[in-house]
Amino acid sequence: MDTRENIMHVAKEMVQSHGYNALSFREIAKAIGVKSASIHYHFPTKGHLGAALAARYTEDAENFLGALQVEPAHLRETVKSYIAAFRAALLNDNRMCLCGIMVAERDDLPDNVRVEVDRFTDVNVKWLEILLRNVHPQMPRKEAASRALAIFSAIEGAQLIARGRGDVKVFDTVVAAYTDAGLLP
Amino acid sequence: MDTRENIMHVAKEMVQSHGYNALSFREIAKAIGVKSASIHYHFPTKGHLGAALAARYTEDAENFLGALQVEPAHLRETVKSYIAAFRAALLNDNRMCLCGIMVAERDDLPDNVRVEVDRFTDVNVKWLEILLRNVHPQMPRKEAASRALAIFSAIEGAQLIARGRGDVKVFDTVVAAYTDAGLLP
DNA sequence: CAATATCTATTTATCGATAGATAGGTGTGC
DNA sequence: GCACACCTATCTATCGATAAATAGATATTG
Repeated sequence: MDTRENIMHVAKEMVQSHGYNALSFREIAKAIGVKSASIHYHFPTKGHLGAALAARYTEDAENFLGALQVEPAHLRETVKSYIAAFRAALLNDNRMCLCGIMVAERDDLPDNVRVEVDRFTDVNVKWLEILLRNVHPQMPRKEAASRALAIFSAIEGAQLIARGRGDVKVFDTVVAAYTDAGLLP
Repeated sequence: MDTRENIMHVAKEMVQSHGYNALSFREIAKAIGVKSASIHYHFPTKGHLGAALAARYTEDAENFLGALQVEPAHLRETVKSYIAAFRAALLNDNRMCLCGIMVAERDDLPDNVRVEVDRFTDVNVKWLEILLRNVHPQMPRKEAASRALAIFSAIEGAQLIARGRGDVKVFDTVVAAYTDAGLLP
């Protein structure tokens, strides 16, 4: 039906599985039953497509995070929901965070794609910072920023390693260890 | 001089910068001043080269870790050295752990390459486990295993995110936060 | 209302670049 | 003279990208 949406849907999953470099117009076309030239009608270049994917991914994250409660009373559940979002990618055929996998290829990304990928990190870290400051009102701004960055890094790392093992249980184990150690609130 | 060594040297750095997929026989050849066909003389296929790279990388890690003191008395320095090894990759032109970046492409790796990449994680986690058990003799084996996996995941994640930012300071900040939170011993 | 024009979405066919891989020749040193 | 190391030349496959044609919907105009 909506070819443009179909393209974005399969392209997103392909990047999450194989990275931006391995994303092929011909493979996308085959998957949705059109010719590769049609992809160029909707996305002039591969860079346009990559940037659109990353932009939407970040927007979705913004919406998801915006809907979560950041009050201390809901902390437990909120953290659980946040972690579950990253866990879901692994459950979905051992995929990775779109921006996490693209960071690994950052030097080969078109500029506009890299900008959008960076924004995903920003959005996540900023949100975590707010969460931390709500839970620990006395925490200095700088410390909250460092801690937020550390939490995000740790979760991305857990996803990367768990994916390498092809086992969601690895992700769960690592997250549990993060919590035990006191890294996660 | 030693073409085989030259190939492995530049190939290693290319993978650390751009990933396995982007590794090109022609680029390697150009970099060391031979023709691409010569690479095939030393490494029949790209898979052979990739496996050799990952195998040596893991061997080097084994040797490096084997030379570190794991007694509690040297804990501080040992942890510092371990972290510094990952930090060094970032300092070296914003590169990543060879196996860390390859994990992101795991689904597209030849089987023998993937096996070697997995071994790097094993070696690191096993060593961290021994370190933890030495420092905390009372720690249950299972807990040490989880904690070791968490530390490794967190460090790989810190490297990934810091690389995305193109800033070693991000790595340092995150590692400091890990230590503050009590994740690192 | 009908004829014409334009726009949208897609196709076919092809381009140049680059990928890994291979067959067979060349030179060098033991 | 033969094994090693490298070369030239080439093959097939795939990549992103583009030009030109087309079918169908929509809008414009006489």
